[in-house]
Amino acid sequence: MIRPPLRPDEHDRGRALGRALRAARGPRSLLDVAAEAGISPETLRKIETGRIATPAFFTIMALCGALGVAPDQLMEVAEHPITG
Amino acid sequence: MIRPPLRPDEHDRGRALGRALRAARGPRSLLDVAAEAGISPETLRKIETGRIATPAFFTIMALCGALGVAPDQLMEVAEHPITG
DNA sequence: AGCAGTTCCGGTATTTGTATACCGGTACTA
DNA sequence: TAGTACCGGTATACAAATACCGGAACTGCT
Repeated sequence: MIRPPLRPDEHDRGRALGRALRAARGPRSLLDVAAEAGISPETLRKIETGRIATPAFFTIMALCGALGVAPDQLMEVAEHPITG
Repeated sequence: MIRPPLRPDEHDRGRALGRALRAARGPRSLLDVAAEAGISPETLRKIETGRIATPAFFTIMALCGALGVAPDQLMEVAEHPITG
């Protein structure tokens, strides 16, 4: 097996990342944020719900720009999830 | 086409990202940095050479930690490549 | 109550790409 | 000659990004 599947903790990390992005979006529309970040709404929704556990670097950086969040903040939340 | 192939500018951006990471590594060994970041040497070499144009967010963040580079710096270099 | 609009969600399907490993080759160094 | 380090090519399981569908929940209007 060349590439092992994602471990449970990696899935947890992805869900924590998604929750942080969802919280940062606040009352704004998902459609609006996705358009500003230059990604599809479907992709943003999958990231927020944790169905994409290891998204691309430039995708998250674009969302950071659209949401006004620092990538280091996302890392802290993802590495230290308050809620499992 | 459900997912369109990467555009030429996205490949350029990936190569610029790779050059920035390669410059940040300096005289250190590729093996050493890859081990510290928790990724395989093959993957790091592919990222540095630009063969992986859109690497994963957590992969680059781990490299930022191992190299002492801020992700925003990488974005600036990637978005404004001095050398094409 | 009924209808339309918006927003979000889960499931499914598809193409492209990541992350990994192995091999041979090249260049430099002792 | 031997050792280290980088590179390109090939191969492969797994995942990203996109799109479409049906449905749920909430809102506003008639």
